[in-house]
Amino acid sequence: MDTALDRAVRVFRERGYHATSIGDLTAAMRLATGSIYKAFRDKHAVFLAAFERYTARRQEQTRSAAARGTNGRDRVRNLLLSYVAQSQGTEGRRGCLVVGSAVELSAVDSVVAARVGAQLKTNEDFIAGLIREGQADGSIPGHVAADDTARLMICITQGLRVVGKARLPLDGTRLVGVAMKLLA
Amino acid sequence: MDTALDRAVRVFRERGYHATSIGDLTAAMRLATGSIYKAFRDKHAVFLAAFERYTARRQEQTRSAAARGTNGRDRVRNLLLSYVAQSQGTEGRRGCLVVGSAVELSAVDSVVAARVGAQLKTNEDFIAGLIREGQADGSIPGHVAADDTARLMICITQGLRVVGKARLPLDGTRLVGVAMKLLA
DNA sequence: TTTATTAGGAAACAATCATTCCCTAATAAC
DNA sequence: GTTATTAGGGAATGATTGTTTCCTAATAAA
Repeated sequence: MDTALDRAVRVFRERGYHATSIGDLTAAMRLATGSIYKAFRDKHAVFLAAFERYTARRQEQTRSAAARGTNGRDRVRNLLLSYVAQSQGTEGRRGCLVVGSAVELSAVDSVVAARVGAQLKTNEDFIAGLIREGQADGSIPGHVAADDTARLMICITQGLRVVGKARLPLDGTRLVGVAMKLLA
Repeated sequence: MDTALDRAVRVFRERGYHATSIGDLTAAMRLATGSIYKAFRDKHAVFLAAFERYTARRQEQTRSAAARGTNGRDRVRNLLLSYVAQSQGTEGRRGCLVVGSAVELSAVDSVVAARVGAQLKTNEDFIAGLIREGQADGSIPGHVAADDTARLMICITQGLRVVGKARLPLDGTRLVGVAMKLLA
């Protein structure tokens, strides 16, 4: 069932919520219509489960990318580099369920809106924490405004997903090189 | 007809493409079904016309915001401030048609994908031009990489629309204050 | 072995979708 | 004044949507 949900994640990422029909889901999840409705109340419940699975996995990836750094500054850099990599090529074209949900659903679906907002807040807090770590270990100047900088970096990461979905090429080294000025 | 198209823009911004039915369009545009299909070949054509109208108007607003600056640096600052303002509150919740199209359609609709890409490129070139102006008038250091910085700023502006649609509050002065470090 | 219980699949369902068709007024041409 | 031509409106149409129902096969319980 978890592998079926992974396949649902993929379809929702590529097509979004409304453009994904139950037929698309049966084909992708390799489950018949009745089986899907036996496992989930309706299409919306499938989406919510897929969303949760996606964010859990992404959070894992993001944190392990950050963990590869040796100090606060390096951890932020690695996090940003990981986001650029995720926003590019095949993976980038596949899209991000969080930005997809924010754009397509958060205006009309308060349940999804709440989860999107919570996810963004979690990521923002994580980045702010990394910045404070950097200030503690001396790799980031103390005058950097951690919260404001974290919020701007969230905008950068979400914007990367939009631009990546639009197929614009993204040079990780150069882009992140520029972005690191925010920690000066 | 132009005022009807403005109303179509509003609906598409709020609901996106797939979630907007012809019924929604007739209600919003105050035109009967037959009238819409007499003016446009199909729903897709209505969307394309709305997209074009939206980008034209937005481009106007962005350029006039930038024009209020007295040098390159100030023009970039005003452009960013204008983007934050557009991404906030009622207007922000309404959403951006470029971001919406990139996320919802560019993977499956090559016509829309091309227009989205062109629009992003136009905006990026405009910002890069402002940076070069600033370097010429001395308000921006010559060592700033104009193209890379412009691309990152595009990510910021698109990300602002995503975050604004998710209802996170955006403090323009503080956010842009941090972002201006990219021109240091 | 027999009986329950369950997972899964396919057809049937009503509702909604985009689209087409035809009708009515109103304006333009002659 | 009469006739074309056009803009606009609304009902009808076929396809597709999400959902429900029923059936089958397999496993677990007795």
